[in-house]
Amino acid sequence: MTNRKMQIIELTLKNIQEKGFTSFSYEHLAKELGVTKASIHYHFEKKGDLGIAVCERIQQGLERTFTLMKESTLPAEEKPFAFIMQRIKFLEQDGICPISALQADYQELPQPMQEKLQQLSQMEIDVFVELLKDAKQQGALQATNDLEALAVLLISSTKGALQYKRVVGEAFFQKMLEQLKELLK
Amino acid sequence: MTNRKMQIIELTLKNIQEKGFTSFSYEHLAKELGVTKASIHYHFEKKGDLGIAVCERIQQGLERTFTLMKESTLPAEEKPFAFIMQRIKFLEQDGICPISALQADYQELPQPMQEKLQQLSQMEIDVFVELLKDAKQQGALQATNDLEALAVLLISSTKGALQYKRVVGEAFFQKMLEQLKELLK
DNA sequence: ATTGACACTTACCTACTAGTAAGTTAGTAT
DNA sequence: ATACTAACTTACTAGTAGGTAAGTGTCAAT
Repeated sequence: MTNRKMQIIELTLKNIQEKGFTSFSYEHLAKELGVTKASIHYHFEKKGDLGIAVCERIQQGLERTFTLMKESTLPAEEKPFAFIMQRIKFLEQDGICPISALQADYQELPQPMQEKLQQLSQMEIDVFVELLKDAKQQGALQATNDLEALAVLLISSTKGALQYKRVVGEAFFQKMLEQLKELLK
Repeated sequence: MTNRKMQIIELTLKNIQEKGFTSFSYEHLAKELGVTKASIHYHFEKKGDLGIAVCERIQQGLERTFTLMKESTLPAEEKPFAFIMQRIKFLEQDGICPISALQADYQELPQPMQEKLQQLSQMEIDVFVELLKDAKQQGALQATNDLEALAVLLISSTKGALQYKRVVGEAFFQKMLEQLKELLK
């Protein structure tokens, strides 16, 4: 079964959202899967290898959601927020964005993971810029707007709000979203 | 020396910004201070006790900066952003906000720390609301604005941007700030 | 001079971490 | 039947984690 490899990646993704990269262990994963630690080392020799695989998994998710939005029949102006809502659907209950979780652990990551995470973070920005471009062409945004700056704000506030939400409750995230929409009108 | 106690708290605060709560160790702190692990356990028996002390230290910092802003001669409309800039001054190079760092580790924290962090997070919101109230009274903001929602957006975007900044570079944070100011005009 | 508190150190324990080496089992190809 | 491979397990290592018990040195008050 190469399903096992996917299973490990999915479980790790879940664990990263809940605990972060440094705080989950091979032992933990192994117990949840009903196998031994060594079996996970067979599939991913080093923890960093597993980390890279998870980064690639996240990247695919970003790409898939991007394509979904591109092909969606929604008005282009709604797509950036639809993108956010779609991404949030895949988060664990009380999980934060896995990219944020990895960023928080950044200094502890093996170097190849740091580089991969840089790439991944930049890609997320690019995806938003692309969606905002469409919205602008549709005339939905003020022409004055620097799209990259807008993307950066959308991303920052979403990621920040997900972390507060976990601690102070669901309402925080909703408030942030409404305020953001209000300001963009 | 009760300086030692403060020294430990300050060093821990630095370590939390850089690595998070779960990823720093008593051994680490001890080496940096040139004492033994047991000496730190003498001042803070459990790691959770040290964590609580650091939360209180952060809380004091918030209060001091709040008072500083309240007493400042700046126009009230500039105070919320001045508050942010003042807080950022105290961050380590490539450190994230310690509150964000603790939020990222939330599920791994001992329960008393979770409660303290809830308090701390809420207090940060309240501080912003208070500063925004002044700005509004000065007529600086649109009267339509829900101040708590605005506070929530300011906080989210600042915290999120600090985490991206560490990975993709300083410019990210600046872009976010400019865009935020632009939208608030 | 003695007591007692403070701020430690030495020496230890248990639990857990990532990682490895060698052996096992089941299925496939020849 | 044999050989080979994939996917494991058992058993281990070395290092680190948080935490503790018992002892040491210094100083101030009595």
